[in-house]
Amino acid sequence: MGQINEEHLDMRQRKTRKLLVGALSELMEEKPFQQLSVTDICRRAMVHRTTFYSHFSDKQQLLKYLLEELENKCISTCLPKDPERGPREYLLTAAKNVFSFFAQRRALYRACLNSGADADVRMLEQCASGELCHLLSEPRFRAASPNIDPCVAAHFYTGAMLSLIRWWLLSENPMTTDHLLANLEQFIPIQ
Amino acid sequence: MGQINEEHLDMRQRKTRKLLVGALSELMEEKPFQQLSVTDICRRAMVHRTTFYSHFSDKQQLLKYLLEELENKCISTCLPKDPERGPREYLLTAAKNVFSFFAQRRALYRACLNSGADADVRMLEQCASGELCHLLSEPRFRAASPNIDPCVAAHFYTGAMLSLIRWWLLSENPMTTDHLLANLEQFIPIQ
DNA sequence: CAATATAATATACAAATGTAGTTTAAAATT
DNA sequence: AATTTTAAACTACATTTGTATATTATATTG
Repeated sequence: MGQINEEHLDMRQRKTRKLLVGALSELMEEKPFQQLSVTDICRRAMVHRTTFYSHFSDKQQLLKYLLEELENKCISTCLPKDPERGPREYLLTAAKNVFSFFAQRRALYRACLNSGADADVRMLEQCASGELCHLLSEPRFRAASPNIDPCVAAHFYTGAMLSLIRWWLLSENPMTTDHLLANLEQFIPIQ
Repeated sequence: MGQINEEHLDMRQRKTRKLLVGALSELMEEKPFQQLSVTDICRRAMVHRTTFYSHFSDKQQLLKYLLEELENKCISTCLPKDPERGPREYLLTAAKNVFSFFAQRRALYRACLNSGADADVRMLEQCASGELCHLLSEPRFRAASPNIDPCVAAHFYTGAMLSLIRWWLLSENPMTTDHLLANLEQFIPIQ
């Protein structure tokens, strides 16, 4: 899905993208995404506007790229590697890690959600759904809940999780993650 | 939330908005939202471009307005009115109704989801969460599941539902709603 | 190191955007 | 029906967008 392979990129290209991503991150803390022009971003990044367009077709694509970088990091750091866990423990551990991932980047994600053009924390949803679906398709999980379609379960739980995350990010006085997770446990019937 | 009150609007304004919404709906079946210009929309709607800007700040806002109209209809027609049901039956009935609502508008919603600027089936998520939270806060529901925070439950279930809907809308060969609902039943532990 | 490939910059331009200020037409009010 | 109010249309303009083309600078390769 949101796989970014930068290996093949020229040093100059990586530098340009880093500058553009950095400029966008900075500017989004200053004013809403919608009010930022490509011209603004390029001025801040000290990159020529035509160079911008040789990398991204518009500012939405740059934001998408920025979020994809975060998603890759989220997926690779938050999903438990331990193959011995059951689906329940797996889900709860993943949930805990993902919440703390978002908590660490609260300001940026809030800005993304508030920007009218909120280009996709949903990318993460698709990406995580894919991972989870793959996992839940394994025999040991199928055996535990034979009547549940792994794809349905995957989209159900990732959607639920990210809905809670969005709500939690936008809350002015968010509940503690412990409290949230304690509630969450009661919504997962599978073992 | 996504409340649109058109009562106070002049006849001329309602006409203009109707024309613009109609033009956008038509054009979105022809090419992706991203490739549509305000100029295109106004040409199709036979409305002057400056008039467009006196109603909406940009095309995203028009799309948002279009979706909000649908949300209002969805909320008012899909949520069960019968106050005697328990939360489980309530959730399942609502789910069934919402699925068929989206199924009837499959093409339009697919277009919205595919348009890079996917301005918010998520609005509906917030709106429905609010409704559901309000409902689950009622004493009869609290008594049934005293340890569950109604807000958490509301965001959990609406997020899960809408994630499934998005997945289902984007699938080329979607499973039947009956099959989906049969799976869904297994994810709702509360009675 | 020299040669080659390619990314960044520079310049220019047509189209679209967003916003003034003004005029005209059609609602609502008396 | 006449008056007032206000929305739509019109005109004009500065800015931004997206693209095409040519030139310069910098990685990469041999």
